[in-house]
Amino acid sequence: MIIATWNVNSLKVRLPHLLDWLEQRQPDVVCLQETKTEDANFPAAALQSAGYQVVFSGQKTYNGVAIVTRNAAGDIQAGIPGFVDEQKRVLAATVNGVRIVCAYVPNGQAVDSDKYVYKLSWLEAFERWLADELKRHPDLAVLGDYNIAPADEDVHDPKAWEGQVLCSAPERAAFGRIIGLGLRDGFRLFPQEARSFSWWDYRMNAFRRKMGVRIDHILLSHPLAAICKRCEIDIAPRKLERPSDHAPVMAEIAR
DNA sequence: ATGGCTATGTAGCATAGA
Repeated sequence: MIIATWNVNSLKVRLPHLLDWLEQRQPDVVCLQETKTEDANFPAAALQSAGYQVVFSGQKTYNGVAIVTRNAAGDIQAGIPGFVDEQKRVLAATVNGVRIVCAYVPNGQAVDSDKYVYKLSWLEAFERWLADELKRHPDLAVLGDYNIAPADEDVHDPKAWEGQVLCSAPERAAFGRIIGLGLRDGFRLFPQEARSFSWWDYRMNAFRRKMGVRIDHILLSHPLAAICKRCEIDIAPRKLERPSDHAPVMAEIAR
């Protein structure tokens, strides 16, 4: 099965791109972030016509997550249990016996902001919950926009980004603790090209100049990592007219 | 050093993204 994650930066605007991409790539599971769509307006019919089922947890203007699946999704959980949060950032479901977590980690804005404090506390709650999920579901995949570049090789200009939000030591430590629960970074299971990124600023021709960061990830529990066949970032949609600033990341697991 | 784009809500900009 092919699983994927894509921060679409408005599902309303990106729906044509998503539908084309589903047809071309034929993924079995796609986790979406930044749908920016209230549940009442979710484009369920269009996705169902394309042969997919949908679960979603959205809100107006900001955030919003969804899981798009070929087969039925069960045991659906929205939000982190026990963590009160107005912002719709987490959705989990079980598909083909694989536990799928779709996450939109807070951006944090800047290391001296209240949003950064929120980001770190959010990550703490997320980690606690994932530890629990991992106990319940040995076959666990945690996909999403982590808003963390795990290492300097994931940043086009590590010097310029040093200590900045997405790269700061506390964020990387939080990412490391999540990995330490028993997960692998799917992308790094395989040799990859240098300067592989999943997000590029809309400004300054950043995409063309390969000025990006790798912040969208597919983390796999060890049993899933052992049967992962490939993991790649598909930069094709980033080249389209009116693209999302994020590219989709996809992994194939032998299931 | 600064601003550079895009999307949303809502009607001329403010907020947020990363």
